[in-house]
Amino acid sequence: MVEVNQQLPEPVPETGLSIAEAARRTGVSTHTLRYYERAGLVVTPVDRTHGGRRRYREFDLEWITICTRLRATGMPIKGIRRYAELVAAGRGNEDERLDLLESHHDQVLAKIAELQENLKLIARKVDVYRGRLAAGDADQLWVPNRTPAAR
Amino acid sequence: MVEVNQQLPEPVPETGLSIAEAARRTGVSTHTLRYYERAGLVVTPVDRTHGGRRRYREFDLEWITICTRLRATGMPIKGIRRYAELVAAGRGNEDERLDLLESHHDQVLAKIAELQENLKLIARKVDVYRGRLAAGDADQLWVPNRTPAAR
DNA sequence: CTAAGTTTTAGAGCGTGGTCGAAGTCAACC
DNA sequence: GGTTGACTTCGACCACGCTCTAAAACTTAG
Repeated sequence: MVEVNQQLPEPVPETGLSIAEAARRTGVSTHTLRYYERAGLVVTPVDRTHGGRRRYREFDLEWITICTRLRATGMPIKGIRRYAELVAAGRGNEDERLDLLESHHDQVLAKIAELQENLKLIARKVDVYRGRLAAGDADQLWVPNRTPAAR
Repeated sequence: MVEVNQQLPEPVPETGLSIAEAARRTGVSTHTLRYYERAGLVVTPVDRTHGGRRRYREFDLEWITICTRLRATGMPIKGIRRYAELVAAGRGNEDERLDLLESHHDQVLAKIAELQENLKLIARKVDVYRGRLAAGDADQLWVPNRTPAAR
């Protein structure tokens, strides 16, 4: 469960943003921002000040946001790196990019379906407990003889 | 993504099942079955042969299945252990069990909602790629000037 | 100019959830 | 009784995705 930054975007100044500010806006820690860079998730190297400090542009924030959405839907770091590499490679691999995104999309749909399926059993058990507790019948729930529905 | 064992249940013989057979039926490796036991996920110790080997009953398989459903929906090992402890403690904590299950249930619903939300951006990008590829327009997708929608 | 606060790097460390290996025991069949 | 093969325990190991540390360099306010 992730804090999704849902406000109107504050404009990014010409000079770019410090890593701390970029972290605040994207909801990712500074540590993680640097880690993502090291891990090859970033398409274009982030600009630096003459002193070597990162300056994040609108552009970079948007890409990081894409990364966080892919992460939040369970794409592994490797998959995102692959996507970043394709984008970095430039024109000519758009079909591969589509494949990658489409297949991830389908996997997420499948994952959601699986969650919903498994949730059914849990919901059933919640109902059982709720029903019996309401009926003051709760001690029926733990039956030494192992009636499974109640466990 | 998990193989959900969706067949009619083969009956468990009086003598119980070997760990290998229990693994096959629950879709969990023997290593993991032992690990779950060590980790305190099992309410009642699994029966043993006189030689010390585990014999799994219907009962045990059902509990393991509950564990796998909880795992598949993202409940951490600690949470499942807590639930197992409550069940093992017997009568009198049914309200706590309900709390635990209910709160997990709600978390899963929230997780699904989050997945669906984040999936939207991915679906949009898939559509963009698909549209442009169909239009033979794909080289518009990587624009050096950084039009974000296309990346 | 100085002091305080940020950011830099490389690398180590951590939490989670298994997964595996070694050495020994048990069961089954010939 | 001997040989396979499955099973036992226990601790080590692994992949993943961060997360943190240390020491040095940069930036800014006063």
